[in-house]
Amino acid sequence: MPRPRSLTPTQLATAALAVIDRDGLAGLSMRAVAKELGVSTMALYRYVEDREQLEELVVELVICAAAAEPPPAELPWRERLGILAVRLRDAVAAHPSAVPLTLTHRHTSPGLLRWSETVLAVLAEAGFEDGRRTVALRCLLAHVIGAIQLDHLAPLPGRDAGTGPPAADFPHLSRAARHTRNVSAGQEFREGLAVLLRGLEA
Amino acid sequence: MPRPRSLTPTQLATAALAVIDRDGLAGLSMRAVAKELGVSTMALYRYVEDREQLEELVVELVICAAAAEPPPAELPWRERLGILAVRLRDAVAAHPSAVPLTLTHRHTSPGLLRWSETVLAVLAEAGFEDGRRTVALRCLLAHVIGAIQLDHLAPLPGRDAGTGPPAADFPHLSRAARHTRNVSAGQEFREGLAVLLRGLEA
DNA sequence: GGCCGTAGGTGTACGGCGTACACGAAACAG
DNA sequence: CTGTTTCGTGTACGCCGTACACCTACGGCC
Repeated sequence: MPRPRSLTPTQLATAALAVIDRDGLAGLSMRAVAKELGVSTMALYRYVEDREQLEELVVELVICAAAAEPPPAELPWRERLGILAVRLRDAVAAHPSAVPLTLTHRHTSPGLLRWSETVLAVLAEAGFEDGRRTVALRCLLAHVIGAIQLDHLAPLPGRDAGTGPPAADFPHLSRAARHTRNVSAGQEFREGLAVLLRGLEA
Repeated sequence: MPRPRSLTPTQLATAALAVIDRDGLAGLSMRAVAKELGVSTMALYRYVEDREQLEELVVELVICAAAAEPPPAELPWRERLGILAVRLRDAVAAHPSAVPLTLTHRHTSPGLLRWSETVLAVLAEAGFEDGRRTVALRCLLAHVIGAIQLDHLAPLPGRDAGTGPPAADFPHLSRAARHTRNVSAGQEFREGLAVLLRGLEA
């Protein structure tokens, strides 16, 4: 076949991610990615159907870092699940501006399928039956996704200093905000994860 | 002051939500909302700074339904938290097409602040100390937000029939998908919630 | 009751977006 | 060397959000 392609899907994804990391999600456009790669805008359409598919490539690039391999088999299941959850969170959190994309296109990512499969395998090995296994996976995914949202689409009301809620109307909340300021997002994530994992034993 | 306004912010939000419910999120545009209200496009800018602020109005309209009032005080704290979580989930789930907006603008919603404050009050009454109270709120919020995502931005891989993952590569996952098909999203949410609430006791 | 100032509503216009389409150019098969 | 097929490009269209200048309807004051 004549005229071999000059780009790979991975290059597209990398370029798009670079644009996002540099200019924010709002800066992502077909034109911007094309410029980043030094090709014409329409060239991209030889590789992807539309912008949405480009976004999916980006998400896969972000997530596949988390699905690398199963965690050490000698650890107890709770620790293994913890490792998997933290890995996924860290992979996504490494590109904060891309978080909304990650959430929107999560379900098309083969990497996340592999991650889920690994989680289910650990649960199966730990003796969870069908039903509770599914619930457990859902809980873990929900926790990771939800926590990412809380951290990157807006802190717990008042995390980043100044502009908390009016303390008078929301006493508990501003108290919580004050406490939260002294703890890193990762630390809070792990604490929450511990709560969840404790709930899973039974 | 001359020339009283002919619209209220609530009318804007309602019109925008109507557009979203009818035409999907992609159908939301300043022009569409203006047409829905029978005014010119630019008239909207007398009420909101920009499109983003309009979206915030929509989100507040969706969420305020969940923050109506504290749950019955005579129930044990776990049930009260469960009620609050379910309420929030149901309010958001009532407008599936608006879910991405809800997630993006969640943090600007006074309604969600009130909801959080109520949760914290319940936790305080239940004897949770500062630190664990914050963690618990985070867990609940993360669970609700994450679950909404899982349900509305894409089912657990393979929820809606046909196009599950290739069964050969992901045996556990396709098994889970088969199981999930027989359970409603709301049911699964409540089961996951129970896991989480169990984890909170300690 | 009439005028005036002000704020509300409108119309036009611009730059940027995603992308359909038709074209020129490059590289392998013979 | 030539033909074929695909890749990459340029142009153009219809949307979008929204800046700006304009007209207009109304409440306050005389």
